[in-house]
Amino acid sequence: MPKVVDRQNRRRSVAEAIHRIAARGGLEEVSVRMVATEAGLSVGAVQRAFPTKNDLLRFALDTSVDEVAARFSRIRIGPELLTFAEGLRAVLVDLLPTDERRRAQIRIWAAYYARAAVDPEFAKVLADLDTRSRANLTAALTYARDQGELTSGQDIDALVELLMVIIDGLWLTCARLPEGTDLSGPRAAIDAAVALVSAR
Amino acid sequence: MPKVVDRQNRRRSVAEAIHRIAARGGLEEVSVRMVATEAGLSVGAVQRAFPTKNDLLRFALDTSVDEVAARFSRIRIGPELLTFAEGLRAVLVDLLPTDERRRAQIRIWAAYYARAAVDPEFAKVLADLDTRSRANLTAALTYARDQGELTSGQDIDALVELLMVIIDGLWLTCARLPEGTDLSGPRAAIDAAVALVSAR
DNA sequence: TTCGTATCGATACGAACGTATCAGAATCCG
DNA sequence: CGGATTCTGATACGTTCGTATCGATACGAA
Repeated sequence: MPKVVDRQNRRRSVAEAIHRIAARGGLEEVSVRMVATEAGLSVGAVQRAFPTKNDLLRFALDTSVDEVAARFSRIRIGPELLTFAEGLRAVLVDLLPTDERRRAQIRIWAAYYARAAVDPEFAKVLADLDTRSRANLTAALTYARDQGELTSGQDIDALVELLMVIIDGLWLTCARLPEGTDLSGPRAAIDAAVALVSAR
Repeated sequence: MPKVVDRQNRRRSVAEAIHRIAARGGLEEVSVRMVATEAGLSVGAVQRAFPTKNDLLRFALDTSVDEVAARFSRIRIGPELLTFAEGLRAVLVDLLPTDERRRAQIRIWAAYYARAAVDPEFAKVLADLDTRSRANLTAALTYARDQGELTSGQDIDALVELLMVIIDGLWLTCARLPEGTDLSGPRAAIDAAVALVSAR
């Protein structure tokens, strides 16, 4: 009977507006009014899509997590696919702010992590992503060990933890690089990490 | 002639108040009023110590950077001191949130990094710290190589970059651990990092 | 077409923010 | 001890925030 809007699309476009704002000035600059303007909507329209601001941020976080998870899962190692070393390098290189979208995402993630440090609800979302990442890394490392691609004498679980640390550290290190800085530093770190973990 | 207060002490105690607040609820919860209440001062007193809020946050950041730099510089490797492996482990273990002060500091740093991602002024402070850290790590790694303590065939500059990444990654990984989580994961990561970098 | 209802945009509201102001209290020097 | 001056704390101001409200609008079913 009544007018009906595509709620899902509405929410998606609002989430993108949030990310554009957050990429410019951090999560602190994200206000309902700003989001509405950025998305070309009225405040009321945004309010109907997301009753509270917390819903707004939660959805934006979920969206971002999904995007990163999807990017990761596209990189597959295995027979006739990538070797472990190639896959690890691909995952790490994919984190680098090589384009504007990635640069924006890194800024946003820095904000999310800061919030997760004091907001259990946000922490839980990231913890879930961690669980998935850990599982993926464990599988990859097990495969690598079976293929003899791994530096011997290392505990796989410990290596997984180290790789988690390196992944987080890599994008965080990039987060505070001034725009336009060349990425040779982070690239060297990736080289060193791959070299140390892979069999010589 | 006039009344005089110990400005330096005043500023220091205000900075500590900021850190207590930020440790609880992030940098977003730091307002001039809150800081005044937390420090047991009036708004006016805080305003005299720090004309604007930006001055407030800048000072708190500088204070925190100094504290971390001081902690680092207390760990010294060399003859009759620590071996490289011991020193590296000590530096990394020192980052873990093993007490309330460190836990608070990690939360605050997450907030600072998020801000640095969108605020060049903050980014510069952290970049300066990076420069110092890189120099220290380069010296340590050079010493380690000369002592034969280093995994051979690795470029020192690349290893420095990797260690920078690991350092950032380590505390960031800890930042989103729920309070009370045991630190066996991060500790395993430290073990793996030390084992991989040090000579076998 | 028309009626019911979901959507809309504008506006209102109270709270909190950073900052400015200013009369009085507190302090040190001559 | 008195007066010059800095410090103090309360209060005010103008914004901006998240959220609530509400008539107008637009659309699908009858």
